[in-house]
Amino acid sequence: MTIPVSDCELRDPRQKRTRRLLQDALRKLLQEKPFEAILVQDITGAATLNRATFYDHYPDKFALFEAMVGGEFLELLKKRNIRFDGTCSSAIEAIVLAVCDYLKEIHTNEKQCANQGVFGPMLDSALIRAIRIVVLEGLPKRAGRVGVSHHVVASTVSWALYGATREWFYSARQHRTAEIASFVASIVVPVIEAAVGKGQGAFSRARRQTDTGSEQNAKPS
Amino acid sequence: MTIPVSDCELRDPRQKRTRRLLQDALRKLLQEKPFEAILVQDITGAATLNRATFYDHYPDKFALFEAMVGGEFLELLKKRNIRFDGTCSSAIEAIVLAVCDYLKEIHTNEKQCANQGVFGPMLDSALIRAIRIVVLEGLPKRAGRVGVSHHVVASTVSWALYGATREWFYSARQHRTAEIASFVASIVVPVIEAAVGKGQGAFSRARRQTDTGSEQNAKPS
DNA sequence: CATCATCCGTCGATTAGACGACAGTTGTTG
DNA sequence: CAACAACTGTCGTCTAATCGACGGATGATG
Repeated sequence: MTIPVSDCELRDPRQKRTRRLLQDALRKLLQEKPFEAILVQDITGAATLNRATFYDHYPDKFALFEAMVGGEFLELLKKRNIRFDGTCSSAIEAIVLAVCDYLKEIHTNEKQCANQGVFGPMLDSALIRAIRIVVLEGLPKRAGRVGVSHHVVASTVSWALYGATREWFYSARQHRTAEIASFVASIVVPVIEAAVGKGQGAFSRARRQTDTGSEQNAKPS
Repeated sequence: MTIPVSDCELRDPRQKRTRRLLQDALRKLLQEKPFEAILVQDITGAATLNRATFYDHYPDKFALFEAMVGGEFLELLKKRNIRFDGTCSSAIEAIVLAVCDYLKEIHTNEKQCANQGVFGPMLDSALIRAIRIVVLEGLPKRAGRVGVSHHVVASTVSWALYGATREWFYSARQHRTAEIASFVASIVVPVIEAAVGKGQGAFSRARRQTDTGSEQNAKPS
């Protein structure tokens, strides 16, 4: 319990419930106050948890936010049966669309502005991490160019994908998500091909939904 | 923890949360299945709790149901600032109206029929107990006739009030609640006057909302 | 009838959450 | 500057929730 492991699948149902309560509480509070104005004790109060218990799961409220956003986004991908197993641009487009939809939803629910305060950067960081996880899961299936770590490739792809998507999304083109997706894919696919080789892999929409845990959890410490 | 006390105000937040989770789970399940078809493990599953934990709080699912209904009803009274401090018929009418509204809500949300199975009798029993609590809280403020226990008076009043209300409510007069309330009050008020003396007390709508705990909890064991 | 399955209610041992207190940090106020 | 208030992050102790297992009750099936 004193170990804030980053484990994705927690064994003890009390821990799952606690993290769910904390994330639900933060989600609710974000509809009322800006992130900066939310205290740890506000979160634990709304979650009907003790303040000390918070620190058994997350080092600070930033980690909780990241876990919440990452978890929500990966859940969205799971619902849409989006999974990585290659480099096909259709899967890239699906991820981009998911990012656009998630950003749209965030900015209608939360009364936060992405262009001021810590909210925007934190959101970016959390989403990039989540995208990186998805990309990393798909990469090891293909042999990459020697000397290029999968981690580096995954990071590059996730940053490029999100950076391009974000730029388009916030440039008053929120309504033309299909156009964004197609453009971003045309930029990102070459990045992947350059790193892992061309014409071998393919992104694809997953055929069947399997019981793959996709919860996003606390930082390792 | 091995003591399933009937305490209304639990000290440990874990216990409050646990009982809230159990009641929320039962409420949700009642919208899907009849009460008889709901297992204890269904409830604890939906509540993300261990089955053994259920028995630390309630002796069986009937007790949980009673606590849930009682708690909901007392909460409704609290929201409407209804409190007992005498025998005025306006407060009687307010309680009757609350009963009617609660019954109406129950039968729109839960897909249970009050005329078959154990649901109806359990609902009756739970509501009478809740009404009895409210009545009992108001009675001791007046000196009653010697030899007549407040508990007996409270029981008599609560059964009479609920019995009359229930009879009218289920006789296809659900839409004329004001009429029901006025009639029931005319029957019940004499009962009270006969027991505690006439013309002394008065029911009244409470002036201000105070922080009186009103949670309904497990049976004493 | 015996067998099997399901659910109930209970128990002891383990683990996570509650609690109160603590020092450290920040910002305000006189 | 000192004093104060508010919030953070941590620690040790106590307690409630989890887990697995148990026997007993019930009902369906051969």
